[in-house]
Amino acid sequence: MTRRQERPLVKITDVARHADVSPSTVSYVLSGKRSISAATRQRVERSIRELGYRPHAGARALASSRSNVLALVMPLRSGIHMPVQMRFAASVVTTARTHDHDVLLLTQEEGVDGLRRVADSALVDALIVMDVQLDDERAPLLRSFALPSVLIGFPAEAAGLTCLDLDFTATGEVCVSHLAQLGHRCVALLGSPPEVYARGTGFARRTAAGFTAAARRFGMVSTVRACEPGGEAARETVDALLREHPDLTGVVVHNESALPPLMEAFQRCGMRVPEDLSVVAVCPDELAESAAIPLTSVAIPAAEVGARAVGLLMAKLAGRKVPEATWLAPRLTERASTVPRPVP
Amino acid sequence: MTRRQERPLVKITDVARHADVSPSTVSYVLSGKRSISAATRQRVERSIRELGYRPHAGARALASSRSNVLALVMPLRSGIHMPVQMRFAASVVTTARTHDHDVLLLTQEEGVDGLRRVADSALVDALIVMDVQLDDERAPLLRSFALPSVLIGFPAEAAGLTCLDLDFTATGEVCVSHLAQLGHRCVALLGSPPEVYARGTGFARRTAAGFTAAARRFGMVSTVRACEPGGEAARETVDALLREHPDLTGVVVHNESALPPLMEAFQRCGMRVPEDLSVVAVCPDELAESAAIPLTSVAIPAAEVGARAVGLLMAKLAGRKVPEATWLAPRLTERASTVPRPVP
DNA sequence: TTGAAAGCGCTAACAT
DNA sequence: ATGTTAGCGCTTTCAA
Repeated sequence: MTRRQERPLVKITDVARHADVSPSTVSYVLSGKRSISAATRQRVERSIRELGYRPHAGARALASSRSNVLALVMPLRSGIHMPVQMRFAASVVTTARTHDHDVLLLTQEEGVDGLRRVADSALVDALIVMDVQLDDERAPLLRSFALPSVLIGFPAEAAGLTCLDLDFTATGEVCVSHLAQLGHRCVALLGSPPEVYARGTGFARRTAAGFTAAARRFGMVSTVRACEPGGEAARETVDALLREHPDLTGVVVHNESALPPLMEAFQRCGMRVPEDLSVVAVCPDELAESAAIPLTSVAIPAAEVGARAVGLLMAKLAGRKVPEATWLAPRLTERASTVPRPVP
Repeated sequence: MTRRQERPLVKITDVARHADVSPSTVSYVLSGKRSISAATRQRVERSIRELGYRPHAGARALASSRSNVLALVMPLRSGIHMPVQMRFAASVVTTARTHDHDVLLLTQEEGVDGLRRVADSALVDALIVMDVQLDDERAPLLRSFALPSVLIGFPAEAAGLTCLDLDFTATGEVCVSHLAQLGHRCVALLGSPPEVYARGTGFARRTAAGFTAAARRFGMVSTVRACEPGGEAARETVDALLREHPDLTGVVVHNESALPPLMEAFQRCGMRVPEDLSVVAVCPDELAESAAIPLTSVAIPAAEVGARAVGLLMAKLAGRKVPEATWLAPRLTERASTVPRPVP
């Protein structure tokens, strides 16, 4: 058995004694909440370093009623593209660390009770809630909490909440607008799996709404359909789509998992991309870039969303006012998958 | 502005007064650390419910030196298949909740400092460390910690540590053995991206070692190569492979991200699966099942690994002895992608 | 079976 | 610019 380095726990009084100051001075050096002479600060910092002092998180939380921990509530359910979630989580953790906070991971499953639990026990100072539904039952709860929170996505009734998301309505519009400029007249949106629409996920519906509205404005023929993942489903979807719309020349795909099988299915049906069919994806840039045919796309800015969510929370914790709604503007990048409409 | 439900924080003394007992009795009802008469227990439980009491996490941590939080250190780097990580994380969180613990998410990037930080500050009671390298610098640190930890994966020197993983050596063997029984004589392993081997990731090397050893035992011709993700890379890999081994009839793919492009590349080279080429995958069952051709596979048991990791930690926290090494036995499921070797 | 009371290590109000 | 000290809310000895 290796010997355990059972460090006897250095406390603030040890540091104080070592630096020949009072405990409060050490505390203030650490928090910066009052001015300290340069000489004292240096002595204290030196003692902290030499003794390897680390404040006890629990004691600190008890005395200050701040845990310096954020809760991140993540979905781990089907129909959601995991890599996007992970990028988001990574960005939240990294940004939180930048503000001296840690991140507690909660699953969607714990639902309303989970939120109440971490809030009431003062385990966390603030909450980030992902995958918000239009009729999300957590929305009213969060509104009633004293704890600051940020929702990723917008419930139907968002007043009194701080919400943040890519502007999916504008995203749908931007995609259509791009295709319209290239001369396309008949377009389709291939979206999330049916269950995502069914459970009232705002982003899926908003993309569809933006897409349809813009297509109408441009006088285009347009159609929207949900899209299961998997090769089988992709082929069926594409078959049906081409049967009903033989003169289709442009599609928008808003479904990361279905993207590769859809691309394959198009080829099989004799629709070459981009010669016969222009494709715009809504997906992370990395995915669009590394596709067999690099895809024109609107990026899902997971890292930016994560960073901004934490930023909003920090502002709220500092007592600053923040805007209730933040819609991130879509950014379309042209790549190889979209070209002017082939002459008929 | 909505009125905040600024609940005035119910504390243990409030419950005690309400139930007409002492605070310690309430504490003991909650912890079960001493016997309480049925009558008292019921009164206390009722008061807890009526007042909506939730112990203050920080106060509890301070008084008991237990935070009831586990740290989960996750990789968020390239060459790792995100969905597997997420399943694992989900399983850790869910299992931890089962034992009344929460999970703090740390990124690999924080490295050794991150571990020291959460350990020294008593933020967490125990650690789960994923994506362990053969020469992982965190291994000696964890060995020296008083905090219990479990590593997912094995460093080169694992003595004195609690490690847990799928038995990848056996996995490589099982795959080869299955192909051997079907009469295949020339086989290849398509593995992780080169950088994964380069940084000394044990599981990639172990699969290769098991694969090669078993192939030798069966007197088969075998080859191993790293495999970048992406369609381009897949095609090149397959081209080169078939050029060098024209009589190849079986492959093992241990790389989730490369799986779809590889399957496509095989088709393009005129190798139909399974008629011309038998394929065994090492990947989550969901992925193997939902492929265009359902794949014979060895499952990556992410959920089981997560649950067992937490179980081991709970045992250690309870002062029980646990085995240092836990190798989960591989389980191969036959599906449509493997058949007897075509008669030459 | 239950209660009283001494801390756990830190912060922040109050002093100086 | 710094020190003193009273808690923060809970667990756990020690007593009864």
